[in-house]
Amino acid sequence: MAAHQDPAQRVRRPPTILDVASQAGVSKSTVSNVVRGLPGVSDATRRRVRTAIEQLGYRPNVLARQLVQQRTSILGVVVGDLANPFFAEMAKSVERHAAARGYTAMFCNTEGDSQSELAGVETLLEYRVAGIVFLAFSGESRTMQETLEHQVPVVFLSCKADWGDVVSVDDVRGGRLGTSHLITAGHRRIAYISIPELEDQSDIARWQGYCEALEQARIEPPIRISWSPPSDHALVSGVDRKLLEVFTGPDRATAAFGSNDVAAISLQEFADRVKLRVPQDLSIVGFDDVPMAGLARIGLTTVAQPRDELAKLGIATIADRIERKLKGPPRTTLVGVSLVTRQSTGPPPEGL
Amino acid sequence: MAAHQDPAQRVRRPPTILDVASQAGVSKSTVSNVVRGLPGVSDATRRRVRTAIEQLGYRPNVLARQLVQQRTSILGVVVGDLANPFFAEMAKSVERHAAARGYTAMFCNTEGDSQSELAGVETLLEYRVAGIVFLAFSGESRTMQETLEHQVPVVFLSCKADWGDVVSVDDVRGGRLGTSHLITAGHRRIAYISIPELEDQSDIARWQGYCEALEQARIEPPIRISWSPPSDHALVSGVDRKLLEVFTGPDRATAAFGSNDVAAISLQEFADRVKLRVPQDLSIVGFDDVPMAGLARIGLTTVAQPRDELAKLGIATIADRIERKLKGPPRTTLVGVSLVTRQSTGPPPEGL
DNA sequence: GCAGCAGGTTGGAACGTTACAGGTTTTTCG
DNA sequence: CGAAAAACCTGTAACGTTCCAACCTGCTGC
Repeated sequence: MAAHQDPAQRVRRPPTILDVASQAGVSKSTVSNVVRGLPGVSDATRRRVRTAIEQLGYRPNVLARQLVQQRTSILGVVVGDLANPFFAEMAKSVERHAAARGYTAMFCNTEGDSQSELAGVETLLEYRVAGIVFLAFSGESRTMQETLEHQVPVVFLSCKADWGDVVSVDDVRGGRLGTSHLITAGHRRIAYISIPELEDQSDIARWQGYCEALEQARIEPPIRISWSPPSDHALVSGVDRKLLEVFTGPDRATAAFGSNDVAAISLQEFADRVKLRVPQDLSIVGFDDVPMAGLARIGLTTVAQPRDELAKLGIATIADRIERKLKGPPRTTLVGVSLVTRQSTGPPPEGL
Repeated sequence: MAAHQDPAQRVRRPPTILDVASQAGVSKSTVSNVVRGLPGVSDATRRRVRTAIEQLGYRPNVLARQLVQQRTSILGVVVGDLANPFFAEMAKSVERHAAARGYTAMFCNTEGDSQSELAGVETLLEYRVAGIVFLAFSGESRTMQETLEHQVPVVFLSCKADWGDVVSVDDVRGGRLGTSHLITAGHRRIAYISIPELEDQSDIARWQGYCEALEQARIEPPIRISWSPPSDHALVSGVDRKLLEVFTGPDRATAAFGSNDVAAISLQEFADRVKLRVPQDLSIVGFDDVPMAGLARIGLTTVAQPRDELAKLGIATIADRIERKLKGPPRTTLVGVSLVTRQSTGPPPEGL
């Protein structure tokens, strides 16, 4: 009985171009020409081949194709943390724009660990990817540069390195923008907070912008906090001494600039748990403008990155490199940032 | 001068196994054996080959390898929407577990569109992926089944189809669990709300669980809302007539069960905008327990899926299929759900 | 009637690997 | 010491494509 055949098991080998050729009574070259839509095939033959393809359910083997062509259409994408909404959004955009240009994206999650970043890149290179898009870069610059330079085009998208093409927002400007907003509101003690796993060149640039803004306003000294928020929000270890001191101790900071929205939202969460009111007791500015930041309940003031534009430009850049349309030394493309004002910022408490 | 060389441009062809062979003075077979760590190579030779590899920076070409081996170690992953935190988390877990078993994940974002789902799968098949993991499945079951069956192992992870292996939570049970929680709290008018783009078999099962719970409590009739929340949270079109009517009209619903957390949180956002208090005026239960749900400001009561466990099981299942360790007809693995109670649920308003 | 040509078609050589059936050594052992 | 066994190494044939030079056919035009 048919029921005994266990159809889910049988895995038959896919037909090759040769199968199609013999079925259609032509040579493999002709089939290849038809598949690739090249001219120089009579309509009659073309039709014959097409039906043969249809009948057999032939699907070209990209691996074989790319082996002989000496180039793949795979784009490696190195992403810091897919679970971080900013990266998730970027990954999605990148995938879409890559697909639109005929590339297939291959993602590599690194957890901000330069070890697995290197391992991921190694894997991508074994697949002979056409190019690599970094959505996050730990900054192990020398090692990475050595393994990548001359190998494959690279673009740093919304992150930075001192080599390779860069497409990102002006982080320094963004840092200044967010910080000035707080200064203008009257804050004098403003902390800068970042997540160790995500501390990279971008972070440094934002920090620099922050420092510049402070300096311009003659505020000293900058306050830098490196904080790993507990992964399980539900369990913010109520008493995070360092944070408590900065935000409730004597001479406390009345505002914080988060190097990204996740940091900012985590801080907000911390504030909520220790009953610091935002923005009455503590103003918070983030960076990225992840979708969540716009929820009424979060209402995070933040420096927005035009994600889709970045992704589009990034893919365009690397595609042009791959296709040799873009030559010459590494290029840096900066796109504008904008401040989105929401409810997490306000004037400092009276007398501070 | 060196500065004129434009180093970013020169792309030299990577060395092949033959280059290594001649450099080390052995045959390519031996190099291959060394690379793959096979026995039967003397220590001296092994060392010689190793240094040659080192010197040349040789990296095996996976494409060529997989061409001759007739199988790849690429795992296709079809995901509904990378920007949805649930999928993002799952994608991350899947990638990790796949990597741990030696597979490389290739993602395909579908936007819940069965058209691009099919296109994505087509691409994956052209790459001769070893298997396909569906993290979302539109339900175009017949077409997909025809193109996939016999071709490649498939697992539906946290989603459903009537063929292929399934690893998911017991959605019906989850639906009942969430709904009962509301019934127990005293609610009698409970709406079920889902997002059209994500309506699949899982959604149907959850709906079924919801209906069962109502029936058991002798509550009639079920209320189903299909709602596309505006993508830009900031602009919830204040007057979404359908929602307004259901939740503020005569005989209004006092509670809602969201078929997933994104739906639930969007509804909460809607409630916030129209000044419905949660949970005093409206109780909300979600499904998934995305990280965001645990934020103090969101505090969403929700049916939790053990994401990492699901991913692990899913990858195990498909890996066993691929490696022929698992034979026989499609298997369904269900894992438990649990209710996480937070602040979005409470008793209904007096008199309702 | 035949050179020239264009359109259509083809076979073989790559691409970089692995699999495997041999071939050499070297070692073991009676 | 010689033969069998073990250990090591190699050459060749795949894998499924694309690329390209060569090969057919008719047909055109003189």
